[in-house]
Amino acid sequence: MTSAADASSVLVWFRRDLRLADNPAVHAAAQTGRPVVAVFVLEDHPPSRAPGAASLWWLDRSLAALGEDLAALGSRLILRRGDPLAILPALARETGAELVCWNRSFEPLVEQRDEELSDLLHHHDVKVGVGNGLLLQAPWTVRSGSDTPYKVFTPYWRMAQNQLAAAPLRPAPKTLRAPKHWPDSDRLADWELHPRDPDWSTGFVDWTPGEAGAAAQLQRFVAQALETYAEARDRPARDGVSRLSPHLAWGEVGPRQVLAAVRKAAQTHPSLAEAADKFLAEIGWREFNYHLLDQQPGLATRNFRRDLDGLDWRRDAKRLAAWKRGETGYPLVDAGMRQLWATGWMHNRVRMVTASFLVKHLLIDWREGERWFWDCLVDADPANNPGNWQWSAGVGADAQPFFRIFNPMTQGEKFDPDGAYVRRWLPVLDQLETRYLHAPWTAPPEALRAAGVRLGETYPRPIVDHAEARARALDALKAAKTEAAE
DNA sequence: TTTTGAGTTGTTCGA
DNA sequence: GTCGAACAACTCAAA
Repeated sequence: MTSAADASSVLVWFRRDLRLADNPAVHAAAQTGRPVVAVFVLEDHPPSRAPGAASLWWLDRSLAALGEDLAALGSRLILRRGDPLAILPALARETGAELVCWNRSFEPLVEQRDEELSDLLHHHDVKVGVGNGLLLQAPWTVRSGSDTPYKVFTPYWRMAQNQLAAAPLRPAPKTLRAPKHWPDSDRLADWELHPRDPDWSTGFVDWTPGEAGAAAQLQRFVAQALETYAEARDRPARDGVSRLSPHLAWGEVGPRQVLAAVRKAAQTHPSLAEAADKFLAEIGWREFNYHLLDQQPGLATRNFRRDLDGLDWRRDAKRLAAWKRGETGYPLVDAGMRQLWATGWMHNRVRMVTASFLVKHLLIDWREGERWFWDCLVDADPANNPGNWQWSAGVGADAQPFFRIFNPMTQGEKFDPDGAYVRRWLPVLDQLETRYLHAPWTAPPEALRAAGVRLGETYPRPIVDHAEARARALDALKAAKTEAAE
């Protein structure tokens, strides 16, 4: 026997929140006790920016995983392609849904569109339930004493942590009621998110996209790597970081879950407290970058510090291409760029070095680098990617002192002392003595010969001289500041 | 309103 | 090889 109310269902619109546990939208929908229809919309013309190619590779796997997880609950993931403003109202009508749930994106342009969608649904007498599964706190709820948004990380994070309410995690639903009739769904394979001709993703191997993979990664990190995180996190050859970034970027795990797991470990083992704080500060930077994006919707295209708009960037297609391909002649830079290309990810320490090199050594506009990372990273995040690039370029909020220019040789010797990272991504240098590894052009001819390295043939000579490039960058920054002051 | 202390991740140079 | 200071000045946030 079915009542009239039973006929109506609830839509859950998945976006960058591809998980069932601690997902406010899923939880709210399941709580109604009504049939749930889960949908993901591949947007042809998103209001902000479309995911890059590597992110789409991840999305492909993650959607497959979510589909399986839903199937295990007797449910399905409906796939549609097009404009959510058209698709969701139509789907609501088709399924008799009186409620549509989703989680906020916190991208200003997406928020605008979502409000339009809200209005549209209300107009059709469909209710809307909007939750926050993306961040610990909505960006605008963290305010300074003078009721302004923060521009400096440390006071921001102090305040954010202070006012953070402890709310229990929402468990994943154990079952989901199925509707009488399932709406049509695209086939995931037809979206062709996986690259072919050529398939450049063959090196994307160390990943398990999906909620289960994210949970396993979190558990592994907390149990095994947190203890040594403070030191090991700067060593790109080691497995010392969480590698949670793509899981977070697609919402396969949420920051509240990460926070809970890390805090629990630190409570059980007080010796982990310091490492826990250090790691959670990275979660804090993610929050802070959304806080910045909220202040500056054009974070990916406009300098946060407008006084540096006069920076005299070089248009240098040749050197930009060399940077992208990992052919700058500086091994740590090249190793990083090749790791990025091969695996869709780069260690954070090396991200800083490669970003600094593009911006400072080559004086190429940070937006070029930001776009390349956006396309190549499986963890490309609408707030983190531009926020971190602006920080590296020294044009962001809370900018580093402008004289802080990374020396790729020194960074290599410090953080890849045995050269394991460089050897792994630049096999051509594998046999070179460690003392020359981070600056092959300083190696005597016989050392190069013994290692089978021919500079300019098997491995490039440096495309710029470090000392000259450094001086040029300092001059350019000084000039921009002088210009701004006038 | 004014003052004060501080600001993710570094490099270079000279003693 | 190691160590400390200089590198600039400014803006932010809180008292």
